Amino acid sequence: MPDAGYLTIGKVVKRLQGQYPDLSISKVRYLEDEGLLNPSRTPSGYRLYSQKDVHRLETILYLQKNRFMPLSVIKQQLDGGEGHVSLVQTPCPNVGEDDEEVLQKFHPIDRMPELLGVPVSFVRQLSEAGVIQLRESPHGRSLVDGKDFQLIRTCGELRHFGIGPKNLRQYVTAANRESAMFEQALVVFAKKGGGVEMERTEENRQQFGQALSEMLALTGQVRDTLIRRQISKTFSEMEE
DNA sequence: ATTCTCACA
DNA sequence: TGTGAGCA
Repeated sequence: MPDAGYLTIGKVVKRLQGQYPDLSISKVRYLEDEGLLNPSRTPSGYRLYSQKDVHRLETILYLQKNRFMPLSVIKQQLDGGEGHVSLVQTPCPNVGEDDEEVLQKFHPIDRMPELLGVPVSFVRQLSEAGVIQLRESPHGRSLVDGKDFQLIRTCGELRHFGIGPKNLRQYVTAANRESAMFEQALVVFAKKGGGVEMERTEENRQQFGQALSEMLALTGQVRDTLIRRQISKTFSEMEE
């Protein structure tokens, strides 16, 4: 019997067959032959998969299924940047079609695996990182806001690239700083448009929304450019 | 009961 | 990739 934290190949397959129905034991072994996986072994030769191994396998399956990546490419990406497999520019396939019903309600955290395809522990970590806020039910159960579903799914995608809740924390603090900046900018914007007093008309509201959208797009471009510049610099340094 | 390797389609 | 034989 394997030690705590390690799973045999059968357990691993059963655990992941929820998300990847066509996963088989032979396929997992095949992936190992191709050099994408290297679990430890018991003295008798049985494969033992650590949490890391399982997560790596999840990433491979995700890349293959949702991203249609050939195994050869996945291998290169995974080996190249131990941890961050970024530099993939395909946008997320929108797996998120929640109806109003789901969106307006709060849902028990235990149902996140079936609802969003992410582990409960992951949702808790997002909460600890400040990305989302959990609510307590009268019975002491943790509830998740339906409005956060899309955000959680997005964070779940990021997880496959080695970007987890810890890394996301910086986006929370960044969002706080930036929202303060935008609010200030909107005040200035309001004074320029409608005199000292700002009326809360519907028209005003739309202008605010539009101004905010523009600011988000523009600052986003700045951010994109700066990041790409830094990355290309890093890469050119590597080739020397 | 399960997994292992290896040969093979 | 997947299957089946024969083992441990």
